[in-house]
Amino acid sequence: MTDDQRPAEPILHVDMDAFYTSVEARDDPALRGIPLAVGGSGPRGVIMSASYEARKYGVRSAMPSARARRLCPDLVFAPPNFARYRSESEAVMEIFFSFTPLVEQISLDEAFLDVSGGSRLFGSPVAIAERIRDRVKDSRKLICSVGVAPNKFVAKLASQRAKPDGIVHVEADSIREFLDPLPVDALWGVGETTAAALDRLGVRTVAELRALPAGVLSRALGPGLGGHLSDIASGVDERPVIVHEPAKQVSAEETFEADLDATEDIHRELLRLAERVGARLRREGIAARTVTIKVRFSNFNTITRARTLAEPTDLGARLYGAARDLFEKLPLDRPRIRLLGVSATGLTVSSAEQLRIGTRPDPWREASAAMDKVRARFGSDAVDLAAIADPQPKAKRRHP
DNA sequence: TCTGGGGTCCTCATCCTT
DNA sequence: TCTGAAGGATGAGGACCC
Repeated sequence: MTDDQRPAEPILHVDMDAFYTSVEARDDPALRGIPLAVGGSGPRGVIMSASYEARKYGVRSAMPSARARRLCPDLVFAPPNFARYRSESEAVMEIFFSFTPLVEQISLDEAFLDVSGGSRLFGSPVAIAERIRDRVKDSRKLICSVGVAPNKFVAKLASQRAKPDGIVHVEADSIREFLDPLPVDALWGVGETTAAALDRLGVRTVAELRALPAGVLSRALGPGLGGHLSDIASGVDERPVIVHEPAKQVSAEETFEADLDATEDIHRELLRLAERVGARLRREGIAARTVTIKVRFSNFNTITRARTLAEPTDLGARLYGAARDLFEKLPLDRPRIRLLGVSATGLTVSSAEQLRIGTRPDPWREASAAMDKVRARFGSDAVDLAAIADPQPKAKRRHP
């Protein structure tokens, strides 16, 4: 295809509407047409997804569940089922791939598509968007909204405008008209802190942001964010659709229903988290060089500590060893811990810890391989290290 | 209001090497 | 041999996203 045949607005952003709650409602008729939330219903739970019936009461994702319940006393909670959302997500992505090979998945429920090569086969980008929505509705019984635009950033904003159950097409010559009235916090990268900083400069809309001299913006927000906002306020976004980016971090964390204070409980949770991370590294065929622990105390203060290992590892036991060392070096006096996390970065293709010639087999590797086999056959809960088994739980965990 | 879990990216400080 | 500058690696923390 030559450049002049390339459509002016070839980028689609497809966003599933209320994805988690829609999957739950599709699979259980009793959950249809009611205020429904997916998330933790306990005292420390938050809403991950709210049905449109729940949103009428002001219930939003990321809202504490206790507050959601006050806003909507009839709110029904469904516990999250990520395995199901993942498999549903794979099925939806397969539909996207049937229209173009250029699909960049950015979360379970949304993706960018570059359909510049599909015009001859499937029609204009808007026609492709309509066909995708029909296919998702017919074959998955789910609703999605689509933004069609010249670039990713505008397509993303367009899909937000299209919700629920619609398409918004922003043509290349009407980008400014579309962007100018939007509040700055509608932009990707502008959260509460940045919006407050912009507000201090008297900037509340995208039009006002674009009118601000680039130097003022860079001084206020730093050259990175300042430059980024200058570009996108003018509708400029040169980022291509990238099909697959390898993961840069694998982590697991958990907020406890009751704070942890006993050392043996803390060690056991660190081991559990390290095993979860290790199992995922092995599944992906990668190993990590740096282990980071995250500790959130009862007052919500959060710290992280990291250590780089001599050799990359994908073994939970090795990750745990580093995590436990890092924890024990913290100057703590009877801490009360609300959350623990273990994360692995510095990821490489797993080969560094393969058996070296002349060395004896690593017993942890053999044990891990055996557990992986059992889990692959009987499910992720089928086997665990004895040290993780909790005979008399002192602090109840949020998720079974 | 009272804050989950899994991520990415950025900034700043410090240490080490060249 | 000593010193200072520059730059990379690492660590900590924060903002942001879904």
